[in-house]
Amino acid sequence: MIEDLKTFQTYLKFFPEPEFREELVKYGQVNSFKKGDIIVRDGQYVKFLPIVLTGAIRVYQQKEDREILLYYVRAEETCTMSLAAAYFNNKSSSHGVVTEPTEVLIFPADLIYQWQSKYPSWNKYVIHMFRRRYDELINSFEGIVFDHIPDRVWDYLKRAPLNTENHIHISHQQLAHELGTTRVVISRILKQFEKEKKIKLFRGYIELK
Amino acid sequence: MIEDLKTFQTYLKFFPEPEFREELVKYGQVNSFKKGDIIVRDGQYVKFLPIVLTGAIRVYQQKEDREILLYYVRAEETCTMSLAAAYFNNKSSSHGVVTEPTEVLIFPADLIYQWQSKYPSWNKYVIHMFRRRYDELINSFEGIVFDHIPDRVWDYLKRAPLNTENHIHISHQQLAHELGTTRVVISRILKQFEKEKKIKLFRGYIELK
DNA sequence: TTGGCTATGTATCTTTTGATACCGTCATCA
DNA sequence: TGATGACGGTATCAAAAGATACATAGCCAA
Repeated sequence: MIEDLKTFQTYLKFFPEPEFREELVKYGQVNSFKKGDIIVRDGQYVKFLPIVLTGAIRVYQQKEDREILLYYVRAEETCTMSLAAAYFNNKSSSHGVVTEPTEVLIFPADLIYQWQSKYPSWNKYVIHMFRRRYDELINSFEGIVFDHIPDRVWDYLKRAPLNTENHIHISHQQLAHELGTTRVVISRILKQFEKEKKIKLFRGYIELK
Repeated sequence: MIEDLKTFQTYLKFFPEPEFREELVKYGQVNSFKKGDIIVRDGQYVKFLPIVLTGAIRVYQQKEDREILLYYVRAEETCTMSLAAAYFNNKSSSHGVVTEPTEVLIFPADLIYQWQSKYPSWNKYVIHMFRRRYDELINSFEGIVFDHIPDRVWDYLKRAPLNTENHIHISHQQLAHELGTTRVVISRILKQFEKEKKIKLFRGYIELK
């Protein structure tokens, strides 16, 4: 839990202007969320913007029964979809759900209009975030177009957060979901990896070797 | 050919500030390009930014022999990849090639730092462009994940610019390229559409019914 | 301990797409 | 006019992925 101002400010090292930091402290508020909490809903107007301090928010779009993972908002990042929606006073077209215990700095979206003309670091931050999200999407895009699913699964496993025992806690179903395919396909591929001694399968988690 | 200032300014209606328009005229320059001209190259630093007045620039990334189409920069739009690259003084990671006779307003990239604090409409424009590009990419993404190629071809045909005779001037090879597949697949699908009386095939163009 | 739910294993079949090869047609230009 | 190259049609084969069905195993609560 982030209590004191000093700790909090270390998370905002990319905003060097002292007055800006003061504003963030003055108008911002640190909220804690637990896994499963919903931060943004499709169809809602966005009045507050988040900067994640610790943890992660999963942002995705939903159409009929299909889901598209856009990105995870992680420490020091903001949600570009929320930003754009708030900026133009549009409803959100995405969902944002907390996937692990998460602390978020929340501030009123209206402030960004002033910040744009006052704080260059804010503009830099925004463009950097947009660029990063775009690159992430290009990467997924590339994966889907050019790589076979086994490669994408392997890639996912390599990037996934490990615990101390080299365990990735995820079910086949969830993994299928993340990669936009079906459980059977994932199970088949993982079994193959196990045969090749790359991983070891357990109920509820995967051990990487 | 855009000659007079008045005509030129009608293209910039989303920049209402008179001083901003003056700056654009003062520091900007209208250049004409023909099909095939290269505007940006992968690996080059970006010193000037474009706003397209008429025509289109195809922006794509190239990795080994594979190509990813990012977007077309059309009238009133700018190239977000160039913008981000220029902003952070990075080399471009994309190519930009003119696909039809095109007129572009070019201005020195350094100006954008000042514009951010001086002209709200500029910031609005930038965020709008980033958002649009992102949405476009999500759309392609969706298509690739969820739709079969015939659907994507049909979608492409419906959106494609028609001439007065309902003709789309594109070869099967080009179409395959746009959709990230091969010529044979496209020919096969188009032939099927023709059987279903949806289109009529000719050498070099397709008639929509 | 038993029933029920979730997670996983696996076989079978089908569809979609890609790869390759070969042929004919059309336009252009030397 | 004849060579050349882009364009398009089609057949055949193979690979990748999805759909479906069913079996088994672990987990947990009544």
